[in-house]
Amino acid sequence: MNAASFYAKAPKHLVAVDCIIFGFDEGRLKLLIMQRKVAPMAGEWSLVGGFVQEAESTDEAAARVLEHTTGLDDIYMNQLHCYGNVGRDTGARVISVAYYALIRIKNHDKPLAREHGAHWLELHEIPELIFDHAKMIEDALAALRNNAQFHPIGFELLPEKFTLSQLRSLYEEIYQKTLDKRNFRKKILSLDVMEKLEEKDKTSSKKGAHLYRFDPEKYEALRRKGLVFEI
Amino acid sequence: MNAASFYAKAPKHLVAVDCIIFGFDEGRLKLLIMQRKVAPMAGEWSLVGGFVQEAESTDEAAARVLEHTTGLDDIYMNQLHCYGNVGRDTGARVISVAYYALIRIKNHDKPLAREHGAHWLELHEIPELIFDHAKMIEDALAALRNNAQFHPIGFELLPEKFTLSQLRSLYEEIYQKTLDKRNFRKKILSLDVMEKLEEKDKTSSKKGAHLYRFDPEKYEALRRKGLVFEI
DNA sequence: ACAAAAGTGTTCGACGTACACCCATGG
DNA sequence: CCATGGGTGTACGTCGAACACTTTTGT
Repeated sequence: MNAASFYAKAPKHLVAVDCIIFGFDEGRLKLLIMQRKVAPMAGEWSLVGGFVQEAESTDEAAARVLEHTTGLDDIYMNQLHCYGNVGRDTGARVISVAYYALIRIKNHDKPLAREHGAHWLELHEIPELIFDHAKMIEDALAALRNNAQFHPIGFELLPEKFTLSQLRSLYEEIYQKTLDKRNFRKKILSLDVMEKLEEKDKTSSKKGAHLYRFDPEKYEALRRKGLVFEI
Repeated sequence: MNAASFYAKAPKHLVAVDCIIFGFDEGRLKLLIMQRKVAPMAGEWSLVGGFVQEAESTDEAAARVLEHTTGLDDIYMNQLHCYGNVGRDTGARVISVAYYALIRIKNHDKPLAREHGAHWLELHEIPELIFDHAKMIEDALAALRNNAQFHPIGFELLPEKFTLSQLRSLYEEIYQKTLDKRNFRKKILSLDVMEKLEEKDKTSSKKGAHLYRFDPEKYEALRRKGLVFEI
C-alpha cells in the first residue's frame, strides 16, 4: 500500500472536547454545567464542549472552549480520558477527549458564562446529564482526588492569597472527609511551598487569619530535594 | 443552528490507536516495536497501531490491533493518553489514542508478530521512533510505574505460576531499583492476594522455589476490607 | 564439599493520627 | 465580656528501611 491510500482509506471521525470545569466557592466544590443549545437533547444539561478544528490540537481546542465560556486564557487543565464508544453521542458518532480544568471562580467572566447558559452547581446539585457526561464527571473527580494528593493543584482553585482554613476546607471538600486542623497545618507547612504574608484576612474571624501564597519556586526546591508534595 | 448543521459543519479527523506493549522475559521488561510498512517513514521503527474504524470504539480498535499483532484476545490494556497535536503525524493530521498493554510474552503468537515485523526490545535497546512514539513510551512507563504501585497489574506480565523471586525482579525492573528480599516478601505476603502452590520451580536453583498464583478473589477480599494493594 | 538461590526476624527511626486548650478581637 | 475562629504541642502506634545467616540440593 502506498502512503496516499494508507491515509485515504481510513475513515474520519468527528472529534470533540468536553471540559469538566471545577471551581471552589463558599467552601464548596462546584462544576460549570450548561444547557445544550442544539438537537438532539437540546435544553438538557451538558458539559461545556466543542469540536476539534482542522488547525488546532485537542489541547488547544479545550483551551479555546474554556476561554470562550469563562473569558480566562491561563487555566490549569489536564487531559482526563478519551471517550470513544460508538454510540456515546446520540446525534452522530463523535469521539470525545475530556479535559478537567481548575479555575478561580472569582476571576472568571460571569456574564459571559451566563450568556452561554452555564451555571455553577455543587456536586450534589448536578442534574442528569446528556450522553456519558456523568461518567466523565465521576472520572474527573477520581482524577482530581488522585492528582491533588501528590501535586500542588489545589492552589489553582483558591484565590492567589488564601488562609490555611480555606486551604484545609478545600481539601476536605475534595476528599469528602474532615481533616484535623493541627495535623493539616503541620503537614502543609512542613512542605514549605507557601509564602506567609504579613496581611491578615478578617472576613471570617475577629482575630484574623494569616494569608499565604503558593510559591512555585519553593515547590521547585522541594522537587529538587527529591521530596514529594503529599497531602 | 439545527442538529444537522451542528454536526455537519464540524471537521472530521483521522483517529488512530497506538499500543505500547509491555512484556517481561529473561528478567527484563521489553516492548513490542515494529518496522513501519508505509510512507512516510517506511522502514522506521514504530509502535503497533491502526486507524479507528466507523463501527468500533477506540478501545475495540486497540484490542483489534493487539490481537492482530500478538494473536491474544484477552490482553490487559489501559488507555494512556490522547495525542492530538496537529503536526504529530507527518503524513496527515491524525489524532492518536495511545493504549498500553501488558502481556505474557510466552503466550503470544511469535510467528504472527514476526510476520508483522514486530520485535521485542529491552528498554535500553529501543531505537529512534517515528512521530511522537518515544514520548508515548515515556508516558507509558510513567503510567505503568504509577499503576503498578497501587494495582495488582504486575501479575499480567508474569506466567500464571511464578516464584517470589520472579515477582520481585519484575518490580525491580519496573522501578529500576533493587528491592530488599525480606521486606518484599513480607509486604507482598501480608497482602494475602496470592495462592501458594505445592509445586516448586527448580529451573533457577537447586533448592527450588515455591510457585505462587495471583488470586483475584483474595484481591477482592482485600478491597472489600478497604485496604489498598501497595508495593 | 561447595556453589547458588531460597527462605527467615529484629531493630530503629519517621511519620501519620488522635487529641484539648489558650489567643486575639469585634461586637 | 463573650462568642468566634486562629493558632499551638505531645504521645502513641504503625510501617517502611536496613541488615546477615541458615537451608536445601544438584553437581
